[in-house]
Amino acid sequence: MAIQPRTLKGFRDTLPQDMKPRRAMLQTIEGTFARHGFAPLDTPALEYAEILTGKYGDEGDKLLYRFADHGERQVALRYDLTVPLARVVAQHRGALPSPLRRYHIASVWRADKPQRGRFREFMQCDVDIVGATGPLADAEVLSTGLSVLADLGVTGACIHLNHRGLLSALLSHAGIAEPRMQLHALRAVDKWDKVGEPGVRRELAKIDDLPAGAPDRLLQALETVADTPEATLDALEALLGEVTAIDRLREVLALLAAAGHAGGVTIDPTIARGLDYYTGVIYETRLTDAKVANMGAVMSGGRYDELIGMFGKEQVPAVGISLGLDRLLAALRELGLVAEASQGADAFVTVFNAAGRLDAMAVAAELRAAGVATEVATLEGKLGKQFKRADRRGCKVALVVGPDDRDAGQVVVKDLRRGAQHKVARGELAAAVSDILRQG
RNA sequence: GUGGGUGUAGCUCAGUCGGUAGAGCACUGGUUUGUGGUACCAGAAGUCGCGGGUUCAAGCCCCGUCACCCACCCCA
Repeated sequence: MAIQPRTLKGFRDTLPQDMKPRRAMLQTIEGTFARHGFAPLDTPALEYAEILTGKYGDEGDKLLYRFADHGERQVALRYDLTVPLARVVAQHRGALPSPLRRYHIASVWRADKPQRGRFREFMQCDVDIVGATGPLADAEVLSTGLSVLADLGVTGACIHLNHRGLLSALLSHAGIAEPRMQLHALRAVDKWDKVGEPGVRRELAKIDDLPAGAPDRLLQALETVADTPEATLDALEALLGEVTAIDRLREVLALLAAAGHAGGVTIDPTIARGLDYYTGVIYETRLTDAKVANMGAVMSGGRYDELIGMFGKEQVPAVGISLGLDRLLAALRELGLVAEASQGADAFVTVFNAAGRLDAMAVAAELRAAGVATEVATLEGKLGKQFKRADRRGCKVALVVGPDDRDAGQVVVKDLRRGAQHKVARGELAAAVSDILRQG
């Protein structure tokens, strides 16, 4: 009985042709993180379930992959990289610098129902600053995120910036005080970008016992959007009075502008964020192209000053941002912005006949020593077949060492893209091949 | 968890009024054996997701089921 080859729902194989652009993205991201002064950290995929539960809210808890291991321990796959970081900080406080700037690039798992741009296993790229409460840390993290997008060549992206304190002020302004009502109201508000003002109004109408006039006051405030982020904040302040959250947002905007990131950020009071642990600034990044605008956020995060304290006696402030690599890649692919990379080697060494195997291996070794990505024909047979194979997989140069060539101490170097070929002495082989490759 | 859509060759899909299977790409071989891309010829490849029902006859109609996709919810 044959075993049917298949993958779990929401889990995917990444084939070589897809790995190349993915690796390139990862390399860029890691470089940008390092350039912004973040150091790498890694943690286990599996945690004690109690570490993770209760940190993300009810919705999050439902999406945790959890099970009992062989020793009957309750364990869970990490749901994000933030809670594991909080655990690490609480556990290794003495061994870590403060403030801690770490980046973490790793897979996370969520038992979500898969859909477009949503997977059960996906890679997150996080930077966080632990141990600093001020606006500089917020701005550093956001600045790094914006730099990453720029370095990846993502143009149509916008960070929607908000603050939990601003949301609270909005809710009290609207007269919504009871926690359950606040939760529902926030949930309604969060849908703004999808259903618009009428939709949010409809959602608000569903909440029991909402004070009369609350929806109007809330919606009026939410529509306070001016031409510039700064003007939006001014308008909100005029409506709500003095709110420390507004001052904080103003500072962050100024700091980002000083870093050259003035564009790319907007104030959006409808950003709510479902994750429970956020306490200060919060943000989501959306792609502006309509084709992928509904794919959801590609880079989000915020300040979480009370999460680490849940693991110990010490309250440690932190702020971070998380880029969803797989979703971003999927979106860029849909927009046709991912180059279909040729896969594999640049040079292909043919094997003339059984006696020529030794020559092929020797030639390949020379090229590899010179840094040329080289493949030896592992399926022998007619030369024509081998050339065809070399061409199919996008090799740029083919090498032939026939009996005559060997006697003459030469190698045939063929430029597959132009069709030209010539014989070179063995000693000049690497130079000749590099020459062709350099012609692009 | 709720709603919608789709399941036919490795991939993308066509398949009319029900009459038991097709294309393109990919793959293999060939067009006289030291040369690929283009062209031409040939070949291999399908329990039509699975189970049941209606019918002389089902890829097509009906019921069930599973899987995948999309949307809601939530999120990266």
